[in-house]
Amino acid sequence: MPSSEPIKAVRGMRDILPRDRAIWRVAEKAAADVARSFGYGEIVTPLIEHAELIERVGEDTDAVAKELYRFEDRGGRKLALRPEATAGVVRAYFEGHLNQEPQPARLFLTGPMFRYNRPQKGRYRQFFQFDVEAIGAESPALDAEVIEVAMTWLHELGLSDLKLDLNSIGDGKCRPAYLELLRAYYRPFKDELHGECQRRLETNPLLLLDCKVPQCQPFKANAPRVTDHLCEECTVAWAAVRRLLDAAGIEYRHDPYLVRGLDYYTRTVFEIFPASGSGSQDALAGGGRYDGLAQAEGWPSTPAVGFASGLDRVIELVEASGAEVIAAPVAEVVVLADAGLEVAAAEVARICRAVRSVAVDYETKSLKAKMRSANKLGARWVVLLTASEAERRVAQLKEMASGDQAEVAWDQLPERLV
RNA sequence: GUGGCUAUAGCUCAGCAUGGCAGAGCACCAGAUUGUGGAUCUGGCUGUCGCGGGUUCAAAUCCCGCUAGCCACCCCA
Repeated sequence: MPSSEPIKAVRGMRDILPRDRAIWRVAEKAAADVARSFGYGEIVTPLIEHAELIERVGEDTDAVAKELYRFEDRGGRKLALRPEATAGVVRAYFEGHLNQEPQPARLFLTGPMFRYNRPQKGRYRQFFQFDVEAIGAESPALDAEVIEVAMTWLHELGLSDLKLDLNSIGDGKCRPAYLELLRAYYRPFKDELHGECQRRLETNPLLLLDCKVPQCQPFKANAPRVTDHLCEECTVAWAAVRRLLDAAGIEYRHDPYLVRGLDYYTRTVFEIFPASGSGSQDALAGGGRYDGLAQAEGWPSTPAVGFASGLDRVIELVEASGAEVIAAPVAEVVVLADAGLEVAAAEVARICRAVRSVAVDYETKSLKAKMRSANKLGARWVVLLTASEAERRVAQLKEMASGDQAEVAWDQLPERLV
């Protein structure tokens, strides 16, 4: 009887247990295989970064204000748990001198991210992302390429019923003029917008297009579209991305209301949704071009494009789609020995381990009970050992499926486990 | 961060309206079966009724607070 409440997992944190680990492994392996097949190399960056790195990237968004895990270490440094991968990957690109290698640097990463959000299904405070970045080149072909990486990965996992939304939000050259146009369009309706949007009108008008509050919807349809006001270079890039996606056989929908709220985003933005998901706002992957980010971090201005995808959500969808991932048995062989034969049992297990995964049942239970648990674990063979057999260095080898059993010398076990 | 629903055995849940002995199925353990798994039957174990307080002769049940989970919103750098 516990003397106090057992200590449970921290809110928003969860364990991935052995039986669930199989499908995670499939998803992670598919991610790595697809990324590598496009020439992307794996990078691992720290979970902890300077809080300032994240704050500069997120500026004064809600996300940074309310959702960042922020703390001080013993040396008084102000740090944060990474809420996304891009800021750290870009930092590592410069610190690791990848900018002096052939461009672009093609990088991918899978790992945990942290956001102090209210947990709900598919949303945890520690969650996992597959992140792909092409840094150091501005060709729109790379925009299309990272989209193709994302789509190929999701297809590999059996998610073929997908919807790709695409837009371009211009760059520092053409966007300021467009934003003025947008403000001019919205100003007459200012009083009819909801409070947050009234503020956005002056501070960040692009977000007006992204607003989901019902009262703000009627004004969207006639709002000027950013793709009608791109500069020469952005127009060319926008056309190139679409041409490349067409050629790759990737269908997309132009969503003129798909935007990003931060200044360093440029040109391409995209999001991938499950097509059958009742217009759900739960994106499986999202990304785009962020030519201004490196400079925002204090590095030389460097173009880049990438995407991030939440593994938790993708895996839930794969499971919901009914795909069966058969978990491998914990051990293919289980060694059952009478009490007092632990040394012999361990030695037999060591011999068998040359060819198969082996576990030893050290419980002091009846043989019947041990057989039952070996069966439940999915063992293909059991090796039974009595004192007199151990003395003679032989054992009973039983194949579970057929029930066949025979005496086998220890040395002969590996060749019988086939 | 806002609103709603929920929390009872290891798991899934009933019981709560109208306060009165803590329940079922599954799982687990054992036996039927003289050291040998699966099917069947029989029996058995398992409870801080999420936590804390209040009302009451009496609280799983009613009230308040907290915590956690789920759903929607929000957010998704």
